[in-house]
Amino acid sequence: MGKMPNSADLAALENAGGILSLIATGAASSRAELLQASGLSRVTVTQRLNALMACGLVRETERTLPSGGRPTRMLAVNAAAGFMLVANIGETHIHLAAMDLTPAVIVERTLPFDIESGPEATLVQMAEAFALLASEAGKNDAPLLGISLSLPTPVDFKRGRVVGPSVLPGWDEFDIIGRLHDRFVVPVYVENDVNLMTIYEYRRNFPAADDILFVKIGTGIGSGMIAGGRIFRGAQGAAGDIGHIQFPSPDAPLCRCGKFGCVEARAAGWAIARDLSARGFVAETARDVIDLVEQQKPEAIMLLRAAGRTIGEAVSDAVSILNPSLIVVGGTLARGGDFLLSGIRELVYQRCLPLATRDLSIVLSGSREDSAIFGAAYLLLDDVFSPARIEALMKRFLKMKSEPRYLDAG
Amino acid sequence: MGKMPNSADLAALENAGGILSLIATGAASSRAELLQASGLSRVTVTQRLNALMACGLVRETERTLPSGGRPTRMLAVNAAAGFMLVANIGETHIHLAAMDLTPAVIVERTLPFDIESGPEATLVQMAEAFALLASEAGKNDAPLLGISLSLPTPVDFKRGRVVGPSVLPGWDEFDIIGRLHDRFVVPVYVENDVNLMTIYEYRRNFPAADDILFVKIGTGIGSGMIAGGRIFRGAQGAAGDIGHIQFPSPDAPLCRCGKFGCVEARAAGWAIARDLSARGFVAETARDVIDLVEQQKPEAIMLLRAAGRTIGEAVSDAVSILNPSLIVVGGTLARGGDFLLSGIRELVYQRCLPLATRDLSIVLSGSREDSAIFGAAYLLLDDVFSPARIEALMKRFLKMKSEPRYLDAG
DNA sequence: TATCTTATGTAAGATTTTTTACATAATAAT
DNA sequence: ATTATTATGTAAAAAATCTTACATAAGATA
Repeated sequence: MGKMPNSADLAALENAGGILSLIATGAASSRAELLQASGLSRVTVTQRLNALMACGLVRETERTLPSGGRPTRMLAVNAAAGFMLVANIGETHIHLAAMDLTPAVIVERTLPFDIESGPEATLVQMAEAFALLASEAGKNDAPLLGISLSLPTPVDFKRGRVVGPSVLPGWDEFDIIGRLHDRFVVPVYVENDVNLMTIYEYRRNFPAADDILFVKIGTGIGSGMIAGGRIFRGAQGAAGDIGHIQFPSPDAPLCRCGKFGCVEARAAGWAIARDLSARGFVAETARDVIDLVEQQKPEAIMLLRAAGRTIGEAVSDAVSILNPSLIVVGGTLARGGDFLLSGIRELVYQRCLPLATRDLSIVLSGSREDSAIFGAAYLLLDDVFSPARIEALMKRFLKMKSEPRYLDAG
Repeated sequence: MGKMPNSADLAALENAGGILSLIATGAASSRAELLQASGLSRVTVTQRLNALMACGLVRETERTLPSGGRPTRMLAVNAAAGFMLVANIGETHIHLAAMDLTPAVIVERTLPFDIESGPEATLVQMAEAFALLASEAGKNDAPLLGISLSLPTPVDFKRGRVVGPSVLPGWDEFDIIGRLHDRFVVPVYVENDVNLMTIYEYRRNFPAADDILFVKIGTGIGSGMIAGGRIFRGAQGAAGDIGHIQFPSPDAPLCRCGKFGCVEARAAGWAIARDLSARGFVAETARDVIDLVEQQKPEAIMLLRAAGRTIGEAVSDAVSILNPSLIVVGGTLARGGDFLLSGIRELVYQRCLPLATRDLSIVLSGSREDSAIFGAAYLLLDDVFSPARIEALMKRFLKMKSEPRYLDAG
């Protein structure tokens, strides 16, 4: 009676199939690190690793670490073991890509997008493009692991649906996952673009920062949050909506949302373009604004600096509420560099308590590429490589080894 | 080669010692629910449960659930199996209590507190009081499981220290845990009072709401957040600081923090008391304000309503950023009921996007008691009952059974 | 080259957990 | 009382994982 269960030092949740997750996230890249991070015994890790290497998902790098004795052999996900289809639906274009497991782009394509065309037609068009990309990327028998989409609207991630009215008329509550799953029999994920850009910054650029606020300043303004290493979505997936924080004032401009005085109506790309137009410039989009800034037009620079301060007001509210350790500023207007950043810094350091700002960095996003598609890839990989799914995936890979036929459900 | 590991449907993280956690949190209260929630086999659950019942931590309730067949016997934590020492350090008093595992108060005591007396003297005084409470609560051999403190300042929970200057001079970076651990050889936890009140609301009143914003409106203003079922602390434990969100205006009042126009300086208890004093009333604290409101003084009611709208501005920012599903308003001024709440509701529903408000409830906290000490108890129990600690705890209980001597380290 | 050091693999037995199969318990309905 | 139904316990074998112990690998250093 009363035999006590032996609860090994379970390092969080990565016990069963988490080996692959650990490697994929970079949390562990050698056998020793895997032992430490997983809490499993060397025998078990070896066995799992053998299975993962046998099915081609993991490989040993050429790289080794000197250690005073036999050098440590480094491990990595075999980028060529499979591929993913991802797409970022923007307001004028759809950027589609097939990506390997790095994740890195294998082939890509951009389609023009008419925002009025609705989900039915758009998804049919995308499926065609995806099929072409897949036949290209799947040439050497690499299987398709899943599809991941980025949308410029609030998304209820769990259900994979656009929620609420948005810039995409007709998409509200449309069953995107179902439609794509009919064509490609793989997992399908749908997420908001800002959240995906946030995930990208965390995973690729700042993996050590566990509390990140990412602010996207482009045609619109939005933000995403990494809290304790996980994306923060809120109850409806609407968290991070700093663009519609309002500052009342006598001259409060009308916002796209129908209210007056929103940050977006004062400082987003479309608002600055509006103000530049009123001053006789030709500007419609965030890109037009940045072009004028890069041409050193004083009015454009002035308006961008003012926008920085306005955004700084909203960001300082977010800092007071969220207490992040890092703020990353991205989006088209971020190309304005310090013209934009100085105002944000000024307001945050002025308004927030010293405790919240003393270890806070505010930096520009380094990437100019379409980071949302990378975020979409990370999101997909995180789930496909999760302990709950890994077994099914490995079985599929082993079957492929024995019967090397590429099967397209399309 | 290539034997596949069997990764049982691991339902989150509750695999090893989590049985007790599941019962304690109310996530499972019968054997069948334990099976489902833990993902373990019936044999294993039975075995664990036997061990937990053998050492007295869990008991079968008299209550049963009719089921068409043999009724389900309900399980519960044995409230009398141990006790905790908790305290809420306020600005004028310290409320100490010994609590059972319900958690419910066994004995309590209130000490006057001079905010200037510093941590050394205060902790000595508290330790004395704790020792008395412990001798009372430990009479029938119940062991002391831990100590948990609530402080009215930002706390770095991981290190258990007050961070940054605050209303408690001299406490910054003081080693509270070390000092108490010297006297009582048990785990010691320290957390901010608002976070603990938030935990209380979640655990006791709204266990089904996974994204809660709790707003405390008393002498000061602060907030706490439950996100996905976990308390949200931010990088330094300073998250939820809505009291110092600033709204500039020509007449912006000076705040305790040294800045102008903070929400707190406009709408906290001390600010309303200031305004009432200027109108000839005698008021210093939040309680004085509420007394005047309950006496139906029009000026007090007017100022409280105005405060509601001001707080509503900050809360609407928080709603845009956090997207909670529930807002609970507590603190002394919450006794003002709809006088306070209507302004908050007005601003939130006016300013936030429909998506964020369509499923949002804004309610008053029901409890008048000192909810921070209950939150402190829940916080302690969560950790002491966690898989990582359960084994040690059970061993201790079994040893007590064989050698029933109450050992006080004091 | 010999030795030291750390990395890594593997066999064998112990422990934990699951699965399977069967038995018993307690209530409602007949 | 009998039967149906759901709850619960237990034994035995299978599977997974851990511990222990030993062996081998590969570079650094003397």
